[in-house]
Amino acid sequence: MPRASTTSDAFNAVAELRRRQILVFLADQERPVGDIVVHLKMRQPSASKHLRVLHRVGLVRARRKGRLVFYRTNAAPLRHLHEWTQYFERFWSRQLLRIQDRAEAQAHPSPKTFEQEKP
Amino acid sequence: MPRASTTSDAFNAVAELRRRQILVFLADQERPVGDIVVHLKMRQPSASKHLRVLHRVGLVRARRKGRLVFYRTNAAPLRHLHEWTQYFERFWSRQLLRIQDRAEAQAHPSPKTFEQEKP
DNA sequence: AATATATATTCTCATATGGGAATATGTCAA
DNA sequence: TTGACATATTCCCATATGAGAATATATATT
Repeated sequence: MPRASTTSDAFNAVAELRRRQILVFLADQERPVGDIVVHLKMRQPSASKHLRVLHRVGLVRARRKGRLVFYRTNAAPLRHLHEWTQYFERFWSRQLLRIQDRAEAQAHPSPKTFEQEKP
Repeated sequence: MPRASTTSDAFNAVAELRRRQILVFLADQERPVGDIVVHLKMRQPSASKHLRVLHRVGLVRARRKGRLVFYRTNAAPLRHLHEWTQYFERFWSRQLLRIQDRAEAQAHPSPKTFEQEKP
């Protein structure tokens, strides 16, 4: 079995750097494909293909206006991704604490845990 | 050019459902490969392969204890993913607000704008 | 209609899977 | 050493890219 399709879900769609860049670029306001091509320096067919993938997963909306097709990011599907990673937050927080503690301990080989000024 | 390697970064590694399940399973405590195989009902070689991918990206740590190899999740790399999606939070929040507003408006039709019921 | 501009699609190709089966490697126990 | 158990690796294969080039489609303008 090959890898899951990029259009199977947001996780797969977002695995590609180019698509992540596009989503950021289209987050604030809708833009025609040409703007993406110029701003992200990619070939036009490449942009269209990535947009199609994003569109299939519902990560972008399209609106035709004359010759131009304006795309805009639809962040909703990213919520699942955010919530999934959110679950692990406490773990990396713990790790940060451990690192902090170690730094503290090294800074002041504390007897009781006296606070000392930060450099 | 083919798709980026699954070991190129956390985004790609996490695109696979199986690997996400493994990360969740190994989040709280380290477990030997056998446990993963039983709990997630996957073949042993498959588990080992996924673990290798996760290991290369730094999403899991391994510790050999006799015949067993205990793996545990290292959430740190997921932080980037979390922060990236975090950026879009305000957008889906807005959308939620819009949806809320619409529900509100429908619940108590505003005096100013004459809402008409939907068929 | 003819032309120009903006996008989308198609084709080819090198590459990376992920699963299944078989096999190799590592380690403990007798 | 031999045998058993736990993991890792290798081979084979069907499938899905993503980039580049060429081409098709859509729409506005003249």
